[in-house]
Amino acid sequence: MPDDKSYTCQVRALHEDAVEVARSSSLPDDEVFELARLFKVLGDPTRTRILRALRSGELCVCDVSHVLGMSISSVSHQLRVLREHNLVKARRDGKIVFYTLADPHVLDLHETALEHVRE
Amino acid sequence: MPDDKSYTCQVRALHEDAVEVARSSSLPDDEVFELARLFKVLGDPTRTRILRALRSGELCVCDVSHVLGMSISSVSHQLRVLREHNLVKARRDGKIVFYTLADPHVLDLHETALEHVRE
DNA sequence: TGAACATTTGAGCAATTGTTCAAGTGTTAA
DNA sequence: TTAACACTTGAACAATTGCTCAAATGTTCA
Repeated sequence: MPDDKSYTCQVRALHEDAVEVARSSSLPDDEVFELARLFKVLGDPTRTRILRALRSGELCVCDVSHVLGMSISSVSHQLRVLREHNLVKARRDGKIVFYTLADPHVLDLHETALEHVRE
Repeated sequence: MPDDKSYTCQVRALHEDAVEVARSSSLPDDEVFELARLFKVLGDPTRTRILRALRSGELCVCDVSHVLGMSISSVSHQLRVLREHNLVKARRDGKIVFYTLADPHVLDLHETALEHVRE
């Protein structure tokens, strides 16, 4: 971020008190990143559909693949992303790996977001 | 999606009834996309910080730039994304453009997500 | 053991993203 | 009209993403 005229406006801050209020009420950096990180994981249609599918109970990878109509491989890749962000849990039973929602509470975000999306 | 062995598991569906339940309770495609689209917009730290900053009231682009410590240009680019997704509104007053939250209700998503992030 | 099968993984690729830089708008006031 | 300034925009770029394909794991059972 260059420190010249192109970077900021000429005044120190156009509305200094508003800036100060905004700055002082801002979230800590790590919380901002965690927040954005969570939303980013939720922000993909395939992962959204996987989470919706798991709402009704545990499914194996093959099941999820059938529900979504997508390849096993891509489903497995996305399940990994969801697992790494602690949104789903895996449990192996023989050859089969079952996935469940790690915390169904996360779907509250879907409900709230759906209200917004539906106007 | 190739229709051979590599694509699906051998059985028609590993757990047919579970698959059927999941499939029948799934969201319409357009809602899935809208949902993911909203989360995607929320899923960037810069945009998260902009929305947080606007919580305390309207700010001009220069103000936001000061609060975030980022260039006017990148802030303007991100404000455009937020505007295009109806998360913020712009109002011009002379040379200055003021931004506000289009619907503060969206920040409910931040609250719920923060609860999850904070364990 | 070895074959079968559910799943994972890694490389490769096109598409998308967020930033910077430079040039362009739109508005005010001299 | 012109200069100054707040902001927007477009091109360029590296970085990230989500998919496919092929190969590798891990598990069961003959």
